[in-house]
Amino acid sequence: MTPSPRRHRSTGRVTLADVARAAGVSLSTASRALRGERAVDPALVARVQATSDKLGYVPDPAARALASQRSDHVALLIPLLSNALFVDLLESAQTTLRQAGFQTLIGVTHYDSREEEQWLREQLLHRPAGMLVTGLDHSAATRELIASSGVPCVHLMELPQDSGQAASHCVGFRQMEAGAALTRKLLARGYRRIAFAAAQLDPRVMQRLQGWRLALQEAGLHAPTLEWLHPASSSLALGGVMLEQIMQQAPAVDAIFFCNDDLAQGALLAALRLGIAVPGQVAIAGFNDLTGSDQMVPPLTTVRTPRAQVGASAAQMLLALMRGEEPAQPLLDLGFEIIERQST
Amino acid sequence: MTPSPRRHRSTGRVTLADVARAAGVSLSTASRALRGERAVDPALVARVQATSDKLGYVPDPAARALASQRSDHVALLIPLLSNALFVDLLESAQTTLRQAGFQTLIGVTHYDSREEEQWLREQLLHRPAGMLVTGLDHSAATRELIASSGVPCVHLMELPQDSGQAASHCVGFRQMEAGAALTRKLLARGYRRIAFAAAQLDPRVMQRLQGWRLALQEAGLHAPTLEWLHPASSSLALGGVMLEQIMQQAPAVDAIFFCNDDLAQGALLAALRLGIAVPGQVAIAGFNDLTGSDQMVPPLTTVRTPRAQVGASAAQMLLALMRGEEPAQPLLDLGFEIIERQST
DNA sequence: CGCGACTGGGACAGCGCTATCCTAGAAGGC
DNA sequence: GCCTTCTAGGATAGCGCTGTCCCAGTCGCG
Repeated sequence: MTPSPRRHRSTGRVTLADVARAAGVSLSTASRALRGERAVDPALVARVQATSDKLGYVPDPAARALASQRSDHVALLIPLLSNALFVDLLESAQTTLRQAGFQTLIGVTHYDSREEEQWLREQLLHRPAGMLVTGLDHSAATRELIASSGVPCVHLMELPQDSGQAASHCVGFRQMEAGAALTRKLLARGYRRIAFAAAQLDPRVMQRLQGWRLALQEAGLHAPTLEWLHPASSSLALGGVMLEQIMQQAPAVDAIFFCNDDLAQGALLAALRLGIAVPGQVAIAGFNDLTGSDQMVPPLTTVRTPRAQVGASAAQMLLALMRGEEPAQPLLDLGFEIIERQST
Repeated sequence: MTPSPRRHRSTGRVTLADVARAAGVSLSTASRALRGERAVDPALVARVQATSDKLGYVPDPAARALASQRSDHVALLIPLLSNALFVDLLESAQTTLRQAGFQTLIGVTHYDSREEEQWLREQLLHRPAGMLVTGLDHSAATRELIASSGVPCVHLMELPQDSGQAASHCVGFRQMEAGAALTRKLLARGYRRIAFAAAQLDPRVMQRLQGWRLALQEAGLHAPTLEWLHPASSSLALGGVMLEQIMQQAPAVDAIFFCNDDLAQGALLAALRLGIAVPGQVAIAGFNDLTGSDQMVPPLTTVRTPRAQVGASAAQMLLALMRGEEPAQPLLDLGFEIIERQST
């Protein structure tokens, strides 16, 4: 029982060669049979499949990536995880991709274009089979990286506004229209001095701002002094601060459209603390319908955004692209829904 | 200008062979120089480095993984992303790992041991260099997978309670002590009928329950009827429901220790709606000190848990393990802090 | 000064798979 | 019926690295 010299390493793993040998076919045929590549005799396919199952064969992603120059990774870039919006997006996209056998590589960009670019570079090293990227606004370098990589890419949460943004594949909804629609609801309820309060100021927030402006201009009620834009990142605390500020400096305001639910929830809590009656003294509306918005006192009027569907549909679209197909609808608008509760 | 036959594929990528050739050394030397493996003449190292930088060489992760049977991936398993606790954990761990050149593979297990096992299998295919796993309670199959894989592993958020849980590397804090400490604070404030309200019922919640029991038993104030355990997952809404239920069925309760801030926040909001005075009629405390707990009305008394530090320290410990070192403190207790606010 | 231990560089065979080329046989066209 | 397509399987050369073996030169020590 002398141990064999075994000059080279060998893993316990069942390889494709093992399957081919056991099934009595060549390596090529085994590979083709399992991948459904080219035409293979159905009887052989069945035999190889059965052998593979019996031996418990699992392909090695690294070997596959090396040989085919294409991995089973999908890169996903999102701005934040502290916002439940993106968590929902991520979870639904990952679930869909995972079922199709893909591993998700998540990069959190913190709304920073340099970080986004850095992540992209790192992820492209892994030769991802596809990528999902939040938003349409990217640095020139990022756009160039995406384009020259040749990796299929779907953009999330936005749709191109004009022909300038030539993003070919998007899943989202019209942020501007959503902003306008909510504003019109407020107008219909009789509010006349509707402020817009925003933080973070990412492109999607700015589009909602545009929608709000549009609706107020239509009604002849727009005024620059109604815009309260704060560059810091959103938080409950900031929402409270902004409410206090607005009520102090512009007491005539009768409604505030906060650009997201975080701020709006913070404002509602601050209103309780400060003894500001909502909606009596001022109405408050948010955006996204995050968890908890229905639990507020009073419950928050907001816009429900289809983030889970965006994640799932975008993943579906990407899967089609990765198969080499062209999706039926390269620009998919999933709409939004206005949820009127007691805060307005 | 006849195109060369070029029978085989070739990527535009700069390979290690290119670097070696340009630097005038062998492939082996180039590889060793760049990785700092074995002893290499410092002058050569410098030359290879310079050449590598000049050519913009970047190692191919797939080739490296295939040859070395070890990738630059680190698997991270967490129960949920909808809980901000785990998001903080994830972000800090990922940041640390990324700086060291590792890619994080995130798996969300939804507190389901089958899902956890499934994720582990998928991630092990990628031959991760290390893994971070939430908690110490795992199915036998999962423990076996971890052990037999030989991949370094650090457990998060808990420390072994007894010698039965022979997890060798953990970063966390003593959940039971935290539960007991908060309960003792409530006792010190004069509360006598302190209920414990929990959902999700994961192992860490159960440890907090133990701590609460211990503290009440010490004071001779424990009663089984004070335990309100709900198997559903935590949410603001459920917190409200539980508050209502407790106040209705056990009006003598003068304080409620909710097992997490989600429930507690929901309870505070419900109290506002129902006209229950907090802390006048009943005191409310939570656990984790999530964002928003300080914004509640009244602000929530809770336990601040060091989740970001847990993520960072666990990543550091894992990095050491992956380098083949043994960490100074294989069981790292990062403690906790009780934050007393106006809800008690 | 002779011989073993050590040091640092090179050669080279894979890691497990895919893509390309090749070829025998079947099918089709005039 | 002969030659040309087409079809489906096999052979094989890598993909870009790393791990192992090997060897020349150097050093140390009795």
